[in-house]
Amino acid sequence: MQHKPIHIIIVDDHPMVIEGLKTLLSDDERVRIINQFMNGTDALVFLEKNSADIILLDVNLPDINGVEMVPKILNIRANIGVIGLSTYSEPSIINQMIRNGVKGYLLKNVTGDELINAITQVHQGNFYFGSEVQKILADSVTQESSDLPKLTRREKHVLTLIADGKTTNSIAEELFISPLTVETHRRNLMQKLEVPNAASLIKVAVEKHLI
Amino acid sequence: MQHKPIHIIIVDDHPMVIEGLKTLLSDDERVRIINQFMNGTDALVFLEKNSADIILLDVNLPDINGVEMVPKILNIRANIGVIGLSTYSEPSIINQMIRNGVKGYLLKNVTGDELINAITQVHQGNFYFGSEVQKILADSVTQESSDLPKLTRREKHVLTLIADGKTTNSIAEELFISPLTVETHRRNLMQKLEVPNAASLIKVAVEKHLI
DNA sequence: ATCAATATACAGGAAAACCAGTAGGGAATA
DNA sequence: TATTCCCTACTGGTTTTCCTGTATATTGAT
Repeated sequence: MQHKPIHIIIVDDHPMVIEGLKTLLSDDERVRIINQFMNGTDALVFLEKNSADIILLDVNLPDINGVEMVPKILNIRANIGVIGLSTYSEPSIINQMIRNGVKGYLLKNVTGDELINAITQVHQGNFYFGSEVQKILADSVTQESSDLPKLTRREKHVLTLIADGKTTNSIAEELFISPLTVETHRRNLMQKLEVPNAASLIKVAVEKHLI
Repeated sequence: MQHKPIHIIIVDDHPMVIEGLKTLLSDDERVRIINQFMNGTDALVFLEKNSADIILLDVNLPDINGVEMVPKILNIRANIGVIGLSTYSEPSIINQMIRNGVKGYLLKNVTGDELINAITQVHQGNFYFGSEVQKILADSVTQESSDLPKLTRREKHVLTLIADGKTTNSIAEELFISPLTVETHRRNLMQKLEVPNAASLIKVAVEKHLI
Protein backbone atom coordinates (compact mmCIF):
# COMPACT_ATOMS: atom_id res chain seq x y z
CA MET A 1 0.00 0.00 0.00
CA GLN A 2 2.74 2.38 0.88
CA HIS A 3 6.01 2.50 -0.97
CA LYS A 4 8.14 5.11 0.67
CA PRO A 5 8.73 4.57 4.37
CA ILE A 6 7.84 7.33 6.79
CA HIS A 7 11.01 9.13 7.86
CA ILE A 8 11.29 9.53 11.59
CA ILE A 9 13.51 11.51 13.92
CA ILE A 10 13.75 10.74 17.61
CA VAL A 11 14.62 13.45 20.11
CA ASP A 12 15.09 12.13 23.62
CA ASP A 13 17.90 12.35 26.12
CA HIS A 14 17.37 8.86 27.52
CA PRO A 15 19.34 6.28 25.52
CA MET A 16 17.04 3.62 26.90
CA VAL A 17 13.99 5.27 25.42
CA ILE A 18 15.70 5.69 22.07
CA GLU A 19 16.60 2.01 22.02
CA GLY A 20 13.09 1.08 23.06
CA LEU A 21 11.55 3.11 20.26
CA LYS A 22 13.99 1.68 17.78
CA THR A 23 13.08 -1.83 18.79
CA LEU A 24 9.39 -1.14 18.59
CA LEU A 25 9.75 0.31 15.11
CA SER A 26 12.48 -1.87 13.71
CA ASP A 27 10.24 -4.63 12.41
CA ASP A 28 7.92 -2.37 10.51
CA GLU A 29 8.78 -1.51 6.96
CA ARG A 30 6.42 1.44 6.80
CA VAL A 31 8.71 3.52 8.99
CA ARG A 32 12.40 4.31 9.05
CA ILE A 33 14.30 6.11 11.77
CA ILE A 34 16.64 8.44 9.93
CA ASN A 35 18.23 10.15 12.89
CA GLN A 36 18.22 10.62 16.64
CA PHE A 37 19.27 13.41 18.99
CA MET A 38 19.83 13.69 22.70
CA ASN A 39 18.98 17.37 22.88
CA GLY A 40 16.88 19.99 21.18
CA THR A 41 19.55 22.20 19.69
CA ASP A 42 21.17 19.43 17.67
CA ALA A 43 17.80 18.40 16.30
CA LEU A 44 17.01 21.94 15.21
CA VAL A 45 20.38 22.31 13.51
CA PHE A 46 19.76 19.07 11.63
CA LEU A 47 16.34 20.25 10.51
CA GLU A 48 17.78 23.39 8.99
CA LYS A 49 19.47 21.22 6.39
CA ASN A 50 17.37 18.07 6.27
CA SER A 51 13.76 17.14 6.66
CA ALA A 52 11.66 14.31 8.02
CA ASP A 53 8.04 13.24 8.19
CA ILE A 54 7.60 12.67 11.89
CA ILE A 55 9.45 13.76 15.00
CA LEU A 56 9.06 11.82 18.22
CA LEU A 57 9.79 14.52 20.76
CA ASP A 58 10.47 14.01 24.42
CA VAL A 59 9.02 16.75 26.59
CA ASN A 60 11.86 16.86 29.10
CA LEU A 61 15.00 17.72 27.22
CA PRO A 62 18.19 18.95 28.85
CA ASP A 63 18.57 22.15 26.85
CA ILE A 64 15.24 23.28 25.43
CA ASN A 65 11.83 22.78 26.92
CA GLY A 66 9.77 20.39 24.77
CA VAL A 67 6.90 22.85 24.76
CA GLU A 68 9.14 25.51 23.26
CA MET A 69 10.64 23.07 20.81
CA VAL A 70 7.43 22.52 18.91
CA PRO A 71 7.02 26.00 17.42
CA LYS A 72 10.73 26.10 16.65
CA ILE A 73 10.43 22.87 14.71
CA LEU A 74 7.33 24.03 12.87
CA ASN A 75 8.94 27.34 12.04
CA ILE A 76 11.70 25.50 10.24
CA ARG A 77 9.54 22.86 8.58
CA ALA A 78 5.83 23.38 8.94
CA ASN A 79 4.82 20.07 7.45
CA ILE A 80 6.54 17.85 9.96
CA GLY A 81 4.23 15.96 12.26
CA VAL A 82 5.38 16.32 15.83
CA ILE A 83 4.40 13.66 18.33
CA GLY A 84 5.02 14.47 21.99
CA LEU A 85 6.36 11.85 24.35
CA SER A 86 6.55 11.81 28.11
CA THR A 87 6.65 9.32 30.95
CA TYR A 88 3.89 10.84 33.00
CA SER A 89 1.64 13.64 31.99
CA GLU A 90 0.67 16.99 33.34
CA PRO A 91 -2.58 18.18 31.75
CA SER A 92 -1.28 21.72 31.40
CA ILE A 93 1.82 20.54 29.57
CA ILE A 94 -0.23 18.51 27.12
CA ASN A 95 -2.54 21.45 26.55
CA GLN A 96 0.39 23.72 25.82
CA MET A 97 1.88 21.17 23.47
CA ILE A 98 -1.36 20.89 21.57
CA ARG A 99 -1.71 24.63 21.33
CA ASN A 100 1.82 24.85 20.04
CA GLY A 101 1.02 22.42 17.29
CA VAL A 102 1.78 18.82 18.17
CA LYS A 103 -0.29 16.39 16.16
CA GLY A 104 -0.02 13.57 18.63
CA TYR A 105 0.90 12.78 22.19
CA LEU A 106 1.87 9.49 23.75
CA LEU A 107 3.00 8.20 27.09
CA LYS A 108 6.16 6.18 27.12
CA ASN A 109 4.40 2.99 28.11
CA VAL A 110 3.01 2.97 24.58
CA THR A 111 2.75 -0.36 22.75
CA GLY A 112 4.35 -0.96 19.38
CA ASP A 113 0.99 -1.14 17.67
CA GLU A 114 -0.18 2.11 19.13
CA LEU A 115 3.08 3.80 18.22
CA ILE A 116 2.82 2.71 14.61
CA ASN A 117 -0.80 3.71 14.63
CA ALA A 118 0.00 7.19 15.91
CA ILE A 119 2.76 7.66 13.38
CA THR A 120 0.67 6.63 10.39
CA GLN A 121 -2.31 8.69 11.54
CA VAL A 122 -0.24 11.81 12.03
CA HIS A 123 1.53 11.20 8.75
CA GLN A 124 -1.84 11.17 7.04
CA GLY A 125 -2.57 14.57 8.52
CA ASN A 126 -4.73 13.43 11.38
CA PHE A 127 -4.32 13.83 15.11
CA TYR A 128 -3.54 10.96 17.40
CA PHE A 129 -3.67 10.97 21.17
CA GLY A 130 -3.25 7.86 23.26
CA SER A 131 -6.24 6.79 25.28
CA GLU A 132 -4.55 7.58 28.59
CA VAL A 133 -3.72 11.03 27.33
CA GLN A 134 -7.30 11.61 26.32
CA LYS A 135 -8.43 10.50 29.72
CA ILE A 136 -6.07 12.90 31.44
CA LEU A 137 -7.28 15.75 29.28
CA ALA A 138 -10.90 14.92 29.95
CA ASP A 139 -10.29 14.74 33.70
CA SER A 140 -8.49 18.07 33.73
CA VAL A 141 -11.48 19.73 32.10
CA THR A 142 -14.02 18.42 34.58
CA GLN A 143 -11.67 19.17 37.45
CA GLU A 144 -11.14 22.77 36.42
CA SER A 145 -14.79 23.43 35.91
CA SER A 146 -15.73 21.83 39.23
CA ASP A 147 -15.27 24.35 41.99
CA LEU A 148 -15.90 27.51 40.11
CA PRO A 149 -17.86 29.94 42.20
CA LYS A 150 -21.08 31.06 40.63
CA LEU A 151 -20.86 34.54 39.19
CA THR A 152 -23.96 36.48 38.29
CA ARG A 153 -24.46 37.82 34.79
CA ARG A 154 -23.68 41.32 35.90
CA GLU A 155 -20.53 40.22 37.65
CA LYS A 156 -19.30 38.37 34.58
CA HIS A 157 -19.95 41.43 32.50
CA VAL A 158 -18.05 43.68 34.87
CA LEU A 159 -15.28 41.11 35.01
CA THR A 160 -14.70 41.19 31.27
CA LEU A 161 -14.66 44.97 31.29
CA ILE A 162 -12.08 44.99 34.06
CA ALA A 163 -10.02 42.55 32.01
CA ASP A 164 -10.18 44.99 29.12
CA GLY A 165 -8.42 47.52 31.29
CA LYS A 166 -11.43 49.73 31.85
CA THR A 167 -11.55 51.81 34.99
CA THR A 168 -14.41 51.78 37.45
CA ASN A 169 -15.68 55.06 36.11
CA SER A 170 -15.72 54.09 32.47
CA ILE A 171 -17.39 50.79 33.30
CA ALA A 172 -20.04 52.70 35.21
CA GLU A 173 -20.64 54.92 32.21
CA GLU A 174 -20.86 51.97 29.88
CA LEU A 175 -23.39 50.17 32.05
CA PHE A 176 -25.30 53.30 33.07
CA ILE A 177 -24.82 52.60 36.75
CA SER A 178 -23.02 54.33 39.57
CA PRO A 179 -19.25 53.89 39.91
CA LEU A 180 -19.97 52.88 43.46
CA THR A 181 -22.01 49.97 42.23
CA VAL A 182 -19.23 48.89 39.93
CA GLU A 183 -16.87 48.96 42.87
CA THR A 184 -19.22 46.75 44.80
CA HIS A 185 -19.27 44.26 41.95
CA ARG A 186 -15.51 44.25 41.74
CA ARG A 187 -15.27 43.72 45.46
CA ASN A 188 -17.73 40.84 45.33
CA LEU A 189 -15.80 39.29 42.46
CA MET A 190 -12.56 39.48 44.38
CA GLN A 191 -14.22 37.99 47.42
CA LYS A 192 -15.80 35.13 45.48
CA LEU A 193 -12.58 34.25 43.73
CA GLU A 194 -10.57 34.84 46.88
CA VAL A 195 -8.03 37.23 45.45
CA PRO A 196 -6.71 40.52 46.80
CA ASN A 197 -6.81 42.68 43.68
CA ALA A 198 -7.92 43.08 40.09
CA ALA A 199 -4.73 41.72 38.55
CA SER A 200 -4.98 38.32 40.20
CA LEU A 201 -8.73 38.45 39.69
CA ILE A 202 -8.14 38.41 35.95
CA LYS A 203 -5.58 35.68 36.29
CA VAL A 204 -7.84 33.21 38.05
CA ALA A 205 -10.73 34.23 35.83
CA VAL A 206 -8.73 33.28 32.77
CA GLU A 207 -7.52 30.10 34.42
CA LYS A 208 -11.05 29.05 35.22
CA HIS A 209 -12.21 30.06 31.75
CA LEU A 210 -14.65 32.61 33.12
CA ILE A 211 -13.73 35.15 30.45
CA MET B 1 -16.83 -5.27 9.10
CA GLN B 2 -19.12 -3.28 11.32
CA HIS B 3 -22.48 -4.64 12.33
CA LYS B 4 -24.13 -2.03 14.48
CA PRO B 5 -24.46 1.37 12.83
CA ILE B 6 -23.02 4.39 14.62
CA HIS B 7 -25.83 6.33 16.26
CA ILE B 8 -25.76 10.00 15.51
CA ILE B 9 -27.52 13.06 16.85
CA ILE B 10 -27.53 16.36 14.99
CA VAL B 11 -27.84 19.65 16.87
CA ASP B 12 -28.17 22.63 14.57
CA ASP B 13 -30.71 25.40 14.24
CA HIS B 14 -30.49 25.61 10.47
CA PRO B 15 -32.89 23.17 8.81
CA MET B 16 -30.83 23.42 5.67
CA VAL B 17 -27.72 22.15 7.42
CA ILE B 18 -29.63 19.30 9.00
CA GLU B 19 -30.97 18.26 5.62
CA GLY B 20 -27.54 18.54 4.11
CA LEU B 21 -26.01 16.33 6.76
CA LYS B 22 -28.81 13.82 6.38
CA THR B 23 -28.24 13.62 2.66
CA LEU B 24 -24.52 13.21 3.07
CA LEU B 25 -25.01 10.39 5.57
CA SER B 26 -28.11 8.73 4.16
CA ASP B 27 -26.33 6.40 1.76
CA ASP B 28 -23.94 5.02 4.27
CA GLU B 29 -24.98 2.02 6.29
CA ARG B 30 -22.31 2.47 8.92
CA VAL B 31 -24.13 5.44 10.40
CA ARG B 32 -27.68 6.17 11.46
CA ILE B 33 -29.12 9.50 12.47
CA ILE B 34 -31.31 8.74 15.44
CA ASN B 35 -32.44 12.24 16.28
CA GLN B 36 -32.05 15.93 15.57
CA PHE B 37 -32.54 19.11 17.57
CA MET B 38 -32.75 22.78 16.73
CA ASN B 39 -31.45 23.95 20.09
CA GLY B 40 -29.21 22.87 22.93
CA THR B 41 -31.74 22.42 25.70
CA ASP B 42 -33.83 19.88 23.83
CA ALA B 43 -30.74 17.88 22.99
CA LEU B 44 -29.62 17.80 26.62
CA VAL B 45 -33.07 16.72 27.78
CA PHE B 46 -32.99 13.91 25.24
CA LEU B 47 -29.57 12.79 26.41
CA GLU B 48 -30.79 12.46 29.98
CA LYS B 49 -32.94 9.54 28.87
CA ASN B 50 -31.22 8.26 25.74
CA SER B 51 -27.73 7.92 24.43
CA ALA B 52 -25.86 8.09 21.15
CA ASP B 53 -22.41 7.51 19.80
CA ILE B 54 -21.72 10.78 18.06
CA ILE B 55 -23.15 14.29 18.29
CA LEU B 56 -22.70 16.70 15.42
CA LEU B 57 -22.88 20.00 17.26
CA ASP B 58 -23.31 23.40 15.70
CA VAL B 59 -21.37 26.11 17.52
CA ASN B 60 -23.97 28.85 17.05
CA LEU B 61 -27.11 27.68 18.75
CA PRO B 62 -29.99 29.97 19.67
CA ASP B 63 -30.16 29.08 23.35
CA ILE B 64 -26.85 27.68 24.58
CA ASN B 65 -23.41 28.54 23.35
CA GLY B 66 -21.84 25.56 21.58
CA VAL B 67 -18.71 25.93 23.66
CA GLU B 68 -20.75 25.56 26.84
CA MET B 69 -22.74 22.69 25.40
CA VAL B 70 -19.77 20.35 25.20
CA PRO B 71 -19.09 19.93 28.92
CA LYS B 72 -22.82 19.68 29.58
CA ILE B 73 -23.06 16.83 27.11
CA LEU B 74 -20.02 15.08 28.50
CA ASN B 75 -21.29 15.47 32.03
CA ILE B 76 -24.40 13.55 31.08
CA ARG B 77 -22.71 10.95 28.92
CA ALA B 78 -18.92 10.99 28.98
CA ASN B 79 -18.45 8.48 26.20
CA ILE B 80 -20.22 10.39 23.48
CA GLY B 81 -17.97 11.73 20.77
CA VAL B 82 -18.75 15.36 20.12
CA ILE B 83 -17.87 16.81 16.73
CA GLY B 84 -18.07 20.58 16.43
CA LEU B 85 -19.50 22.21 13.32
CA SER B 86 -19.37 25.77 12.15
CA THR B 87 -19.52 27.73 8.93
CA TYR B 88 -16.43 29.78 9.50
CA SER B 89 -13.96 29.41 12.29
CA GLU B 90 -12.49 31.59 14.97
CA PRO B 91 -9.29 30.05 16.29
CA SER B 92 -10.18 30.92 19.87
CA ILE B 93 -13.55 29.19 19.56
CA ILE B 94 -11.96 26.03 18.24
CA ASN B 95 -9.40 26.11 21.00
CA GLN B 96 -12.09 26.42 23.62
CA MET B 97 -14.06 23.60 22.06
CA ILE B 98 -11.05 21.34 22.10
CA ARG B 99 -10.29 22.19 25.69
CA ASN B 100 -13.88 21.45 26.59
CA GLY B 101 -13.61 18.03 25.07
CA VAL B 102 -14.70 17.86 21.44
CA LYS B 103 -13.08 15.00 19.59
CA GLY B 104 -13.49 16.53 16.17
CA TYR B 105 -14.17 19.78 14.41
CA LEU B 106 -15.38 20.39 10.89
CA LEU B 107 -16.35 23.30 8.73
CA LYS B 108 -19.72 23.09 7.09
CA ASN B 109 -18.29 22.88 3.63
CA VAL B 110 -17.22 19.36 4.56
CA THR B 111 -17.52 16.61 1.96
CA GLY B 112 -19.44 13.43 2.56
CA ASP B 113 -16.30 11.36 2.63
CA GLU B 114 -14.63 13.57 5.15
CA LEU B 115 -17.73 13.60 7.32
CA ILE B 116 -17.91 9.81 7.38
CA ASN B 117 -14.21 9.71 8.02
CA ALA B 118 -14.49 12.06 10.97
CA ILE B 119 -17.38 10.12 12.45
CA THR B 120 -15.69 6.75 12.22
CA GLN B 121 -12.40 8.09 13.54
CA VAL B 122 -14.04 9.73 16.52
CA HIS B 123 -16.14 6.67 17.15
CA GLN B 124 -12.96 4.63 17.35
CA GLY B 125 -11.69 6.95 20.03
CA ASN B 126 -9.45 9.09 17.87
CA PHE B 127 -9.48 12.77 17.14
CA TYR B 128 -10.41 14.19 13.79
CA PHE B 129 -9.95 17.74 12.62
CA GLY B 130 -10.55 18.86 9.09
CA SER B 131 -7.54 20.11 7.19
CA GLU B 132 -8.85 23.69 7.04
CA VAL B 133 -9.37 23.60 10.78
CA GLN B 134 -5.83 22.40 11.35
CA LYS B 135 -4.56 25.18 9.14
CA ILE B 136 -6.47 27.77 11.09
CA LEU B 137 -5.14 26.44 14.37
CA ALA B 138 -1.58 26.42 13.06
CA ASP B 139 -1.92 29.98 11.79
CA SER B 140 -3.32 31.20 15.09
CA VAL B 141 -0.32 29.80 16.94
CA THR B 142 2.27 31.46 14.76
CA GLN B 143 0.28 34.67 14.79
CA GLU B 144 0.04 34.77 18.57
CA SER B 145 3.69 34.03 19.09
CA SER B 146 4.79 36.49 16.45
CA ASP B 147 4.57 39.99 17.82
CA LEU B 148 5.24 39.33 21.43
CA PRO B 149 7.36 42.07 22.84
CA LYS B 150 10.56 40.90 24.46
CA LEU B 151 10.42 40.95 28.21
CA THR B 152 13.52 40.75 30.30
CA ARG B 153 13.95 38.04 32.91
CA ARG B 154 13.36 40.49 35.70
CA GLU B 155 10.23 41.81 34.04
CA LYS B 156 8.83 38.32 33.59
CA HIS B 157 9.51 37.59 37.21
CA VAL B 158 7.79 40.75 38.37
CA LEU B 159 4.94 39.97 36.00
CA THR B 160 4.23 36.60 37.58
CA LEU B 161 4.35 38.12 41.03
CA ILE B 162 1.84 40.77 39.99
CA ALA B 163 -0.34 38.01 38.60
CA ASP B 164 -0.19 36.33 41.98
CA GLY B 165 -1.80 39.38 43.48
CA LYS B 166 1.28 40.68 45.22
CA THR B 167 1.55 44.39 45.83
CA THR B 168 4.49 46.49 44.79
CA ASN B 169 5.80 46.53 48.34
CA SER B 170 5.68 42.80 48.90
CA ILE B 171 7.30 42.16 45.53
CA ALA B 172 10.07 44.55 46.49
CA GLU B 173 10.62 42.66 49.72
CA GLU B 174 10.68 39.35 47.94
CA LEU B 175 13.22 40.50 45.39
CA PHE B 176 15.26 42.58 47.84
CA ILE B 177 14.91 45.69 45.71
CA SER B 178 13.28 49.04 46.19
CA PRO B 179 9.52 49.33 45.71
CA LEU B 180 10.27 52.15 43.33
CA THR B 181 12.19 49.76 41.13
CA VAL B 182 9.30 47.36 41.10
CA GLU B 183 7.07 50.20 40.02
CA THR B 184 9.40 50.99 37.18
CA HIS B 185 9.28 47.39 36.04
CA ARG B 186 5.50 47.34 36.19
CA ARG B 187 5.38 50.56 34.21
CA ASN B 188 7.70 49.20 31.56
CA LEU B 189 5.64 46.03 31.33
CA MET B 190 2.45 48.00 30.79
CA GLN B 191 4.16 50.12 28.19
CA LYS B 192 5.56 47.15 26.31
CA LEU B 193 2.25 45.33 26.26
CA GLU B 194 0.34 48.54 25.60
CA VAL B 195 -2.15 48.28 28.40
CA PRO B 196 -3.33 50.86 30.91
CA ASN B 197 -3.23 48.86 34.14
CA ALA B 198 -2.21 45.71 35.92
CA ALA B 199 -5.49 43.88 35.34
CA SER B 200 -5.30 44.01 31.57
CA LEU B 201 -1.57 43.46 31.82
CA ILE B 202 -2.25 40.05 33.27
CA LYS B 203 -4.90 39.37 30.68
CA VAL B 204 -2.67 39.92 27.66
CA ALA B 205 0.20 38.20 29.41
CA VAL B 206 -1.92 35.09 29.79
CA GLU B 207 -3.20 35.40 26.23
CA LYS B 208 0.31 35.61 24.88
CA HIS B 209 1.43 32.75 27.14
CA LEU B 210 3.99 34.89 28.90
CA ILE B 211 3.09 33.46 32.29
C1' DA C 1 36.17 50.46 23.88
C1' DT C 2 31.87 52.04 23.12
C1' DC C 3 27.10 51.67 22.70
C1' DA C 4 22.68 49.60 23.86
C1' DA C 5 19.99 47.27 27.01
C1' DT C 6 19.01 46.11 31.71
C1' DA C 7 18.28 46.67 36.46
C1' DT C 8 18.39 49.73 39.72
C1' DA C 9 16.49 54.05 42.16
C1' DC C 10 14.12 58.48 43.20
C1' DA C 11 10.43 62.74 43.38
C1' DG C 12 5.99 64.55 43.46
C1' DG C 13 1.42 64.30 42.54
C1' DA C 14 -3.09 62.64 40.54
C1' DA C 15 -6.08 58.88 39.99
C1' DA C 16 -7.82 54.75 41.00
C1' DA C 17 -8.36 50.82 43.69
C1' DC C 18 -9.23 48.69 48.01
C1' DC C 19 -11.44 48.09 52.78
C1' DA C 20 -15.49 47.85 55.94
C1' DG C 21 -19.95 48.38 56.70
C1' DT C 22 -24.76 49.49 55.45
C1' DA C 23 -29.02 49.43 52.92
C1' DG C 24 -33.23 49.59 49.78
C1' DG C 25 -35.89 47.73 45.81
C1' DG C 26 -37.02 43.96 42.82
C1' DA C 27 -37.25 39.27 41.36
C1' DA C 28 -37.33 34.64 42.21
C1' DT C 29 -38.44 31.02 45.21
C1' DA C 30 -39.76 28.19 49.02
C1' DT D 1 -45.76 35.35 52.75
C1' DA D 2 -41.22 35.17 54.06
C1' DT D 3 -36.71 34.59 52.53
C1' DT D 4 -32.96 34.73 49.74
C1' DC D 5 -30.37 36.54 45.94
C1' DC D 6 -29.17 40.17 42.87
C1' DC D 7 -28.43 44.75 41.60
C1' DT D 8 -28.20 48.88 43.07
C1' DA D 9 -25.99 52.80 45.98
C1' DC D 10 -23.74 55.24 49.70
C1' DT D 11 -20.09 56.98 53.58
C1' DG D 12 -15.53 57.59 54.83
C1' DG D 13 -11.21 56.35 54.92
C1' DT D 14 -6.50 53.89 53.56
C1' DT D 15 -3.54 51.96 50.28
C1' DT D 16 -1.93 51.26 45.90
C1' DT D 17 -1.44 52.20 41.43
C1' DC D 18 -0.42 55.12 37.71
C1' DC D 19 1.90 59.25 35.45
C1' DT D 20 6.01 62.02 34.15
C1' DG D 21 10.52 62.57 34.25
C1' DT D 22 15.24 61.67 35.63
C1' DA D 23 19.43 59.10 36.68
C1' DT D 24 23.30 55.71 37.62
C1' DA D 25 25.80 51.26 37.87
C1' DT D 26 26.13 46.89 35.44
C1' DT D 27 26.04 43.91 31.88
C1' DG D 28 26.29 42.35 27.05
C1' DA D 29 27.35 42.90 22.48
C1' DT D 30 29.78 44.88 18.41
